[in-house]
Amino acid sequence: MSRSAAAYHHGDLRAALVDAAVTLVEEQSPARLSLREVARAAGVSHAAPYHHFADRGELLKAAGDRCMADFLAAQETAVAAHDDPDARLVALGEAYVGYAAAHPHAFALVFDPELCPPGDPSPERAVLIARNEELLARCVTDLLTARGQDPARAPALADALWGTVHGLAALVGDGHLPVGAVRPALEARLGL
Amino acid sequence: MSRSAAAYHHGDLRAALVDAAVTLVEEQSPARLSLREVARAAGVSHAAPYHHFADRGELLKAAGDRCMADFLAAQETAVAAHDDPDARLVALGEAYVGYAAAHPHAFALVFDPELCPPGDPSPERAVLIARNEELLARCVTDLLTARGQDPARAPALADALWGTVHGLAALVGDGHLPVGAVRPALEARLGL
DNA sequence: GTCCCGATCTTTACAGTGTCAAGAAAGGCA
DNA sequence: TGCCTTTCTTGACACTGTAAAGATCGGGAC
Repeated sequence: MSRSAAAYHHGDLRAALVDAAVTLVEEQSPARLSLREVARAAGVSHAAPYHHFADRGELLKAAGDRCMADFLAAQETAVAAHDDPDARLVALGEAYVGYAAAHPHAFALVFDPELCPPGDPSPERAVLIARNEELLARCVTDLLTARGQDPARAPALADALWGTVHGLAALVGDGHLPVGAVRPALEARLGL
Repeated sequence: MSRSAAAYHHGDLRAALVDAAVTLVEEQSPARLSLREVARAAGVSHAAPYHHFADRGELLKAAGDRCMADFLAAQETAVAAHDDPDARLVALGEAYVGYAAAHPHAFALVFDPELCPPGDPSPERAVLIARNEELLARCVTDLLTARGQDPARAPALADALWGTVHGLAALVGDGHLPVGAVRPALEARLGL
């Protein structure tokens, strides 16, 4: 093996399959996504994926990892663009909801409990989850200290904020709320 | 037809199929639920459901209607058990999250955007949705007037609260948050 | 009562899916 | 050159959703 363990006939089929899955998930619910369709999109036979993934679920997990990385990156860049603790938290929330609104199926894929059981996530996913939790915790703690409030409240407040933002994201992603309802709702809750 | 339009050979197969679907959804994700499995559970052939539902989706929709009715009933009885506006709102939130925690698959079924497109829900579903929105709006307005605040803020506040409660429900239902995190989060947000 | 009609259910069939086992092809190493 | 391992393809099986054709049964017409 010269460069990569997965660079033989096709080039890098594993990455190509994840690419195809992420692309297809852009227009289709993960539940409807078929392994054979992904294989067709990648230009290989319907059984080729089984040499890189144990089953359909493993392929979807890998696609979910990629989406989660994008999702986290969107939040991190949004937070990094501001200095004020209030503005950072709002930016985080808007990035969170913005991703769900722009990529509803990818958002659903990221949080699908059957693909990523919250008990034992894949190692790669666990790193992303930890980084996301740290990001939120840091923003909340910074806000509390900037306001001179007890930082011990941070965990409960972080859960509450996560709930609010996640709920708005899910409702907007599923079409139950229009995107325009997000900003007023966030402002009504964040006390700005 | 003597009594009901659907009381011929089997008794009332339509209702029996919905029953079976709701029962199966208690232990299985709606995505995994197969039409043939529901038919087997009801003791009929795999094609029998097609005389009562256009396709698998219509059966799941009917099951979702039933779950949504239960979900709404849980909220209504919780609210009716209290007089204080603050307590009523908290009770509503706890009933909302409680249903998701106790019946995560049914909760997912109720909010599945492919089964109930928020644009045009079924007539039966539309009634339930309207009742649920009215219930929340009434609770929020009552709270604002009891506190002497501007009732014009009600819509934005209702969306924000819906977001918080829905997000906590989704996170708990999917296992991303433990149930114990709900009460502190709700109290941290409702300002009690 | 008998006959027929229509609603209900079953049987059969087909395409599509996930998954596995066996065989072909192609790169790396002797 | 020739072999061996990895990669991919082909073929098969059980399962799914769905449609069409046939069987079965209740209720109204005579």
